[in-house]
Amino acid sequence: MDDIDRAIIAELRADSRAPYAAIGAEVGLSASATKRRVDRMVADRTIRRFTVDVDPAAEGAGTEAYVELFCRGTIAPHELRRMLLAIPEVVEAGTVTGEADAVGVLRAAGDQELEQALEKVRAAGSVDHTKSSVVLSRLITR
Amino acid sequence: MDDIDRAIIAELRADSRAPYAAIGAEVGLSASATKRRVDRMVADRTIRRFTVDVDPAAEGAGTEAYVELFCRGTIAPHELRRMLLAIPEVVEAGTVTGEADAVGVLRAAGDQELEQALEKVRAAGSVDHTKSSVVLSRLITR
DNA sequence: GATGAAACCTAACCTTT
DNA sequence: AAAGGTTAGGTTTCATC
Repeated sequence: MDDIDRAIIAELRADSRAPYAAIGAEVGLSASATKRRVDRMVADRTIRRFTVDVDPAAEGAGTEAYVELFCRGTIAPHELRRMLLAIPEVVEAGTVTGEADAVGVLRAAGDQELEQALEKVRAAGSVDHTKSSVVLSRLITR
Repeated sequence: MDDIDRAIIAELRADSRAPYAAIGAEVGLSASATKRRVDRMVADRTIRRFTVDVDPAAEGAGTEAYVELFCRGTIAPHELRRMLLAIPEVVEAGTVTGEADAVGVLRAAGDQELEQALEKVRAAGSVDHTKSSVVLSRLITR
């Protein structure tokens, strides 16, 4: 992973369908040399996948919340993972330091749908209580 | 935005470089009909961009934290935005309901770099104090 | 949904360090 | 060897019908 790799990733992040020749021109390589580096990074799993950034509002996920989870007793991370995976509105989650046991990001169509998703989280065994921060206005998305 | 659009988006999310013919085969459309729909969604800004999902650890952003921001007095959202935008480690942020004024997601190479980024957040005028939850293990990424 | 020209991808081969 | 350049042929895109 050198500076050229990083430059290629920056280009791909902005437009992952740009021709290799165009990316190569930006980073100072030929099209095939660029492709070879991209192929290597895909094989490496440095690049996990080629994807799209979709407007959340356009597909019914306009309401978002950061949720702290407090569990009863001790819970195995993989248990927690299994349980959160069953709730599609949970788009991100991790165990954390601090008071809470875990933090999750929930996305739903609206307030009601978000509330229902939160109920599903709380209904799950071993979750004692939650503390939510509903996003009012998005300031940064990078 | 109908079910076919949603199906196309699901395909693009998994592999945004798949040929239109392949996506069309999955959703029951010809290559050109598929392309027309994708072009419309790009024009719509339903699809914001074609991008890549990169392993954070591979490019020096392996340490992550959810940070609650508590401000002094009242602060205009756009002020907060301007200030957080200046800190590249802040990858996400929004004003929220609840005790905190805002929540942000920070990503840095390691603990030290995260701490430095946090200091930058706290040093910014009008930020009274912060409350961080450092991610120990990532459970879900969707 | 189909067609054809232009652009692009891809893999093999060659050159350089 | 390892990394980049070049070329040729097959595939994909894209505008038009």
